[in-house]
Amino acid sequence: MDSATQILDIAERRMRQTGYNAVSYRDIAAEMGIKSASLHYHFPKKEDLGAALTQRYSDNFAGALQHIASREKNPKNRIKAFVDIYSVELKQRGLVCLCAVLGAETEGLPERVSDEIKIFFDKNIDWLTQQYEALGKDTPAENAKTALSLLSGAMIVSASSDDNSIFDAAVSSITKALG
Amino acid sequence: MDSATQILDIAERRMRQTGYNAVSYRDIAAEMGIKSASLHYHFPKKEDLGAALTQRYSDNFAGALQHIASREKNPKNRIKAFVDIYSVELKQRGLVCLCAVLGAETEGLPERVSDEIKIFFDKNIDWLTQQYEALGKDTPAENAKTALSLLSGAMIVSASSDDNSIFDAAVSSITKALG
DNA sequence: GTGTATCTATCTAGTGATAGGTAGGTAGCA
DNA sequence: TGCTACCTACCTATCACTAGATAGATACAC
Repeated sequence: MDSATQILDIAERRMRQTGYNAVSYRDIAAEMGIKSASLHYHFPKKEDLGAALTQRYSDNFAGALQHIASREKNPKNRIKAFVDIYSVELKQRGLVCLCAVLGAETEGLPERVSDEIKIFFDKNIDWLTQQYEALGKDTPAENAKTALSLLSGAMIVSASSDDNSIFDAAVSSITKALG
Repeated sequence: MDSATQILDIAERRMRQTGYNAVSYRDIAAEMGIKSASLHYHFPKKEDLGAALTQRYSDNFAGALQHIASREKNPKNRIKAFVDIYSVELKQRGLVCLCAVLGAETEGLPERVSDEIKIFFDKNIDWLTQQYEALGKDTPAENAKTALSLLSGAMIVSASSDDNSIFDAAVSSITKALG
């Protein structure tokens, strides 16, 4: 596999577990079996790595949303598919959303990274708002903001409590509200 | 003011903005106008500071919940008062819940700290469950888990997006669901 | 009261470990 | 030949943390 991709993969997994500052070039390099200096060839500064990481994450997510929209025309099912993304990440991979984790430490991050996080949240809210609008809800933007906040928070509380029933409750709440 | 208290206050504010690892003894000491070595007199290891911090936060919160319960008998108003705590913290102090922030980086924290966070979430869910039960909801525990997740997530998304309308949507959602 | 011992909270000065980051070299490949 | 992707070797800054000294307050014995 491409080294840059491998670096991003390892960094992503680690940051989603421990946050931005707890992840070091040395740790990533050790896991790859190369020297930490070599990482700087691919990502000169940690800020570059952070920005590339959040950008890739955000792009992948946007792609997934586009894919859902083209595959599924029913807004209810679209929202369910949205929720499913989060479910699979948490339950099968044990990982919290990257932007939810980094969002918690926003004020300590390089601006390029925190800017990407903002954009991620914004894109998700926009997409969800469209679905709730198509569903005929009278406050689609509020529904969208609530759903995104709920999923983000539920991942964090659920993961840190090591109790999936918390995340399940959140999913069930969103699903029920769809009618 | 007592030095230990002052240290905890500064550490709390900073950790709620940037997370555990981004806060250093040097930063705290500099803000106090003393040397970082002096902090170790009060909290020998950073882990001790983290544990004392989360414990104090959790105790204060438990006290506030007890106060609400003794002052207000209506479960609907109790839940509203619960939500108000979070509102005031975010809107007037610009701060996210300490345990929500630290919960995001749980796997990178000393065990004593992550254990305290678990307990915090657990206590809050218990308290909320009692209120939803008194309200006659048929899934009080799920309601409680959802409300806590939603508030935690909304604080993070709202703060990192610098957009209070996200938190407002969450509050409105909880309030509406009370009937 | 005075002298003495103890306690508190800080200091200076330093430790070893680790952080991100750099310079310059090199093996292999197009 | 030049580019890619790594290396060795190093730098400086910062990290948490420690040892030992000290000034000032407090408590107690005489």
